Amino acid sequence: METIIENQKVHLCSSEFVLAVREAMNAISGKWKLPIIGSLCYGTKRFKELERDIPKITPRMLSKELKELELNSIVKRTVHDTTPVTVEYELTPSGKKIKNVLDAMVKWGLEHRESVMV
Amino acid sequence: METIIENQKVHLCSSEFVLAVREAMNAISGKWKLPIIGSLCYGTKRFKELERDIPKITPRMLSKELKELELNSIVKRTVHDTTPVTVEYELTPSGKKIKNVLDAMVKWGLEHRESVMV
DNA sequence: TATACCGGTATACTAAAGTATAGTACTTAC
DNA sequence: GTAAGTACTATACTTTAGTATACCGGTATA
Repeated sequence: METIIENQKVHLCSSEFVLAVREAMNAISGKWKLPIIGSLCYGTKRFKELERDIPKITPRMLSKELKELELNSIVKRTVHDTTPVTVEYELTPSGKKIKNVLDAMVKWGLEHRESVMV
Repeated sequence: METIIENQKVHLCSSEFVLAVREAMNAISGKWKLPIIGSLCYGTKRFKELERDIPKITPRMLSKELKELELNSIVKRTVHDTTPVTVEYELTPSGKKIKNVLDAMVKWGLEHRESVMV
């Protein structure tokens, strides 16, 4: 993505491009989103299940992060009208596809660590 | 990556896996690393060139982020013994490969935005 | 001589992210 | 009736990220 303006190389990081990357960044940024997504990768989970799954997370952070993920359409929250109510969290289709991004990150991360070791 | 322990599905997000993702996250986290990497994608740049390239960045942040990127082996800093000294920054091979990760993020980001629009 | 460029650093601040600890309103099991 | 589980929220705090502004020693140009 580059062009020549008055003999100068200028790369037009189109805002589309940057916004898309930022979107992906937002989806997984912070200390807890990755563990949450990881935990939901293998099926729906309830609040307490997630809390138990993810060491050291506080209910405050779990609640906050789940809300953000829901707002971002990464996670779907379903309230079941049982007594007592049960609440289930699961990845949306879009949330599941983020695994491709994580795979790319793992691949790079491993290669990078190897290249640094040498 | 999962296994069965006493009838319970447990996903062993191996620390290798998590560390690799974190490594990639670190490389591009924060407000300025992405613009810096983007600017260096098309060749070596000097400090002031980067400063001009990246709107609103302060020299303090540029200096700090470049140091982090260098420590992380994403960016290589070369001091040329000229008068006055010139300092050049460029992506390492590993730094260049991070484009694959960004591509995956762009792809997901665009798909995600589309799926949310609908 | 003064003005500006180069590659930064110093100091002081604000804002955002995360933690610690406690508590709420409800339900079920003993 | 009391203890424990569910799905959270409230308050107050610390830590980290980022900003604003000024400055440094050196060099080059007018």
